[in-house]
Amino acid sequence: MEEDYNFNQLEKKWQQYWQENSLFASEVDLDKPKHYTLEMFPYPSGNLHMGHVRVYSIGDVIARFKRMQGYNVLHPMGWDAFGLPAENAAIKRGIHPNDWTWDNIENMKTQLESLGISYDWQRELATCHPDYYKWTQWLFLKLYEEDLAYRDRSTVNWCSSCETVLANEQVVEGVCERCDSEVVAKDLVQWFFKITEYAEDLLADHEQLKDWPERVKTMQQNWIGRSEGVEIEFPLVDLEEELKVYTTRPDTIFGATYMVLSPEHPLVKELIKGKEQEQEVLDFVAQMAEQDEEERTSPDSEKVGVFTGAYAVNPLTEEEIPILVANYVLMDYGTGAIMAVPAHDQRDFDFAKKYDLDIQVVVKPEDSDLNNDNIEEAYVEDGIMVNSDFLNGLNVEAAFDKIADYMEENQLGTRKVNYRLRDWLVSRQRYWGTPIPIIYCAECGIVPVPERDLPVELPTDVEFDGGGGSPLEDVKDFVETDCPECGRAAQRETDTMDTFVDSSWYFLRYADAGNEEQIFDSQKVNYWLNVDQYIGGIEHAILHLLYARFFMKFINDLGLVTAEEPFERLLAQGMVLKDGAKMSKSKGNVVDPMDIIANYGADTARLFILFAAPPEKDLEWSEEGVEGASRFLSRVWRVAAKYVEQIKELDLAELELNNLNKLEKELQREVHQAVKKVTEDLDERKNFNTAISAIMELVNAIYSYLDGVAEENLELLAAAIKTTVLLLAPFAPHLTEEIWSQLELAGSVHQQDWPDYEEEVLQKDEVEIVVQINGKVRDRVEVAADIAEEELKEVVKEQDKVQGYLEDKEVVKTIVVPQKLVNLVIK
RNA sequence: GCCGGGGUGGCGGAAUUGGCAGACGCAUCGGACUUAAAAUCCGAUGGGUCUUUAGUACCCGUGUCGGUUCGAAUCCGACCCCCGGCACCA
Repeated sequence: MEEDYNFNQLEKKWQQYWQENSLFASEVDLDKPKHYTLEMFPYPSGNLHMGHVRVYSIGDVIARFKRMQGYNVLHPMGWDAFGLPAENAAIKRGIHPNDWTWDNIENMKTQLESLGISYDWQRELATCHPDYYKWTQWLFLKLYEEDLAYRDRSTVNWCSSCETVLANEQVVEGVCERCDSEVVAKDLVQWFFKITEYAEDLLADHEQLKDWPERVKTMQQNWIGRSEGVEIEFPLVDLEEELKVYTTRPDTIFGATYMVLSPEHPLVKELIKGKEQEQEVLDFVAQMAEQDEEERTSPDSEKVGVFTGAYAVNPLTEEEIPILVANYVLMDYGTGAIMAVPAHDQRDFDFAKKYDLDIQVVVKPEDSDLNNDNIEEAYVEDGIMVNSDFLNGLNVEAAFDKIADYMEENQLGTRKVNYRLRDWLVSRQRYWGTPIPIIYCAECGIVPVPERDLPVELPTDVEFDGGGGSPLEDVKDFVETDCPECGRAAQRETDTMDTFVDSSWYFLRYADAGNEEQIFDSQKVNYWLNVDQYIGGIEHAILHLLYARFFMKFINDLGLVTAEEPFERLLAQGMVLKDGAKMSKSKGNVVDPMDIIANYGADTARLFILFAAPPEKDLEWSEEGVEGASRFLSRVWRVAAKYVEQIKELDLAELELNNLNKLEKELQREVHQAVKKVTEDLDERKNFNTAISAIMELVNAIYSYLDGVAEENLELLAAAIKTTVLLLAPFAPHLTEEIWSQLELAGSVHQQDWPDYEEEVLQKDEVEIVVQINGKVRDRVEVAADIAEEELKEVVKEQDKVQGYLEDKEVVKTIVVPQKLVNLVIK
């Protein structure tokens, strides 16, 4: 065995070996427990970055570990290959998006292979391939059949730079999440998926997701934004109509002193007709319409409004109250109108003060007096109902139930659950995406493309001039078609789908990637799904993960899969930072993974990135840390190299480890200790950093044993080295494979059984007991591990040091924690 | 404002059930090997005190203040700070 580990040559050798022997291919096997490990597939930008290295290293450790534990492991990889960068490359550099994408895939695949990740490449897929997007289109048709895909005119977010519509989720602080350009409002007809239909399930089923990070679930909960309230109808004074409002505080209705409509509310025009306020209100509405989206909806904007001249009747007090139009009420939440209770809502309070509207207190704190004259800000806490007729004396919660019941009985209103979540806008005016399989016929209207005609293929002969609108609009052969129903000339939809649609179901396709007859075979999918461990960036906490859950629920409703949730466990890994900031070209702090692999090898890169921080935390890149990881692997290599000749003579399967002396027993205990620790860290805690430190401790123990003995026990050493190699195999797959083969052990190290440990061996003969006096550590004693409690107390009290403390004192209490500690409480 | 996560040496981090705070790694320092250096191996390394003993000694120490407990990084209360999500959502 060479003295130095030649990673460049050996890593390539083993990568080739694994591939040639299809070591990581997977098939359905009902006799074995399955494990599906999945990392979020990458967008093929062309180059692997450190974030990729981190996520795929994590996944690979889990996949390799599970395989060694005897699971039938599915660990696939593919490409989230539709998207804007491909199109931008076409516009800028004249490369066709198709060529650009497939070149990038090829390049990135080579890079991924050089990391030594144990993928089953047979199942590779790319969302831009017709064999894949055929089924994305098929799902669109199913959604359409179930009325979950629909077309609607609406005010949408339009990115002026990307020249396409964005989903709400893709607008971050008023700018496009991709290109940071300003997002403007535009009125367009667009395709939507009715994700709101599943709002309740998406929220409720978080309950099932016990192994999801709390923060991800919270983000989704915030996003879905469920609230419980009552929809109440207020009769209008001048019109034979009711004004419907939504409130979460029906208990405060006796304090409702005015109403507010959103400027966009359809009733505004009717209400002001012929009134002296008409022109003033129209001017106000026009002014609001000109405001940009952010200013219009920001809580920081000043609340402004005008009186309409109209009145509504508070159905409980039967008083006439004024109706205003104001900017602080939004059309797209609830009913676009509110009952204002200034005494108990800060926004209403501010507005009422400004425009001198009535304030009526209806809830007062239990221990102080609050009334219309001394109120200085809205009182929103729980309290006692006052000035509220039959609600008086109740607390807020009881009042809510009583008034809600009363309203439902008297048909004044109904309980209603509202969500902040909007339907998912999926159409994009771009070329490089899945075409929406819809045809517009002058006679038949909207006609879905028949399933037999799928896929609707993207034409390749397209002009990319960077101008507005979809490039597909100019492709005659694509647009012009016949109506599938009446046969007359008709036009194809030229919008493509949001790429989040493509990635909402890919984890299902992996289970049966090559299927040409159907989207997948349900038996195969039901064997593999759900994904046992999903790993990816926290930036997908809302968008991708919510959409994928929505699709899973929909596909479950179609009866194609039994699981209701796609991802059993989720690991949201942190970012890779350099100098405290995310690596980016503009900051000039990018470390290229390929350089690290070239200089230190893939095993070192993987080990460092897993060791430097727990997976869910951000990780600071450190060249010294990489050196440390490399040093550790060399340390493992050296000790193996030194003893390989002697060890391989031994029959490693039949090691006899009897009559060990004290030092030997200590090393044996360390071996078992490491097995226990690494197993638990990988299985339950997913703490790779502490698992690696446990292996380091084992290696340190081997060195320190060798340093301390005159003559090594070769059998024990063989067992220790062999176990080290097995434990390290998921982290450093190449180096361990090479040592394994040098030891002339059969098969691949990655096909071995994961080592076991024995509790019996973990048990020390002698243990160190910490002696505390009044909770402070004062001494330590070595005693037999199985010492009786009474005897231990005696031994402790006999210690010289303890005696010193006991002088003139009385022991009032003695606490014994077996094998750990004795605490004497003295007075 | 609401919700969630977090705050531990010079640095990354560990402490899993309330029981030795600082595992492991980095950095630094010392020693061995070497003509020398690198590499490697061995060792030290939270802060402080010492006017008998430099230790097997003592004091302090996990954002701050208080509490519970024989014992608190860990539990409870109040507060400060950092990160993330949501936000005129009625």
